[in-house]
Amino acid sequence: MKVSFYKNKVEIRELSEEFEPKHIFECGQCFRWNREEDGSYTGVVQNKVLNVKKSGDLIILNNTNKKDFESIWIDYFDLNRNYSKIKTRLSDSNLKNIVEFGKGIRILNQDEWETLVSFIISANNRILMIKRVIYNLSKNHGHFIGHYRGKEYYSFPTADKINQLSEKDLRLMKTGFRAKYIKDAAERVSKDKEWLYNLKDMSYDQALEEIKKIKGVGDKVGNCILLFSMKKHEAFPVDIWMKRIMEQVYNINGKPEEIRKKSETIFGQYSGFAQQYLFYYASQGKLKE
DNA sequence: CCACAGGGCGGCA
DNA sequence: TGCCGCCCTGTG
Repeated sequence: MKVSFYKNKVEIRELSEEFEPKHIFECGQCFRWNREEDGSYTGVVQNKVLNVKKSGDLIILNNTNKKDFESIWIDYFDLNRNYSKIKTRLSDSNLKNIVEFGKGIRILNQDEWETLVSFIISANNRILMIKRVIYNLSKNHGHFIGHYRGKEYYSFPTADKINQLSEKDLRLMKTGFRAKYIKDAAERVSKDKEWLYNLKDMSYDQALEEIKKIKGVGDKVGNCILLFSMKKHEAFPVDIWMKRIMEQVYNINGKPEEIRKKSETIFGQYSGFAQQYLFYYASQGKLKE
């Protein structure tokens, strides 16, 4: 990986095969990135607005600088991890095509609080709706960051801010029955932020048990939070798409917990990465029947 | 108008 | 412990 810095832009070379914006932003791990007309993606991370474009072998981060690249983007885009090695390890006869299909996927390291709320919202919900609810929350209760390409961008509201809202306020954001779960999370986290931010130091099992104490967080949502914001790569979220693809590829069917257990024996420490390639493949309409 | 998609909770065996 | 009805919103 070679990086060049400009006034308001960072360019990355020699990472082409392991970085594909469409794969990264549309594999179900994040909800705040949107495709622009030129095929680039614009999103909000913390209080920054970033645009990501791939042009041939060049990856261009627009609207940013060297300081933010080093302090935010290296970790956020997991740039120090060797995805080539992971893909080689996962490319057995069953997974070869599936890994190839999503070869530019990287697992983002997102904020714990935003990820917690985002995946509570994801319960029994579709991606388009989840994105809409998160946008509503940010626009109405986050703070204004700035304009980019003529659009307004807002940060995700803090736990303290959401804790001041009523269940009715939250329902106005179209959270539906999840409003009381979000309130529960905000109350817990605003009272004790250390609790949430220290979960990453626990084992996978311990952290999952802890995060499930929040109402609205069960096995699937909990595994998503651990994988997408706490670097727990043993995590293997099983939703309806994962059930379908695991049955098709490995002839495994059963309860989510049973499927997760089997994933551990097949993929080991790479379960979370395998889950992303499988989910992306299934969700992009590549399932049979 | 109705059917359906999509995780977790809570009540009831 | 396991099962099942229900929660909410948008789309077809």
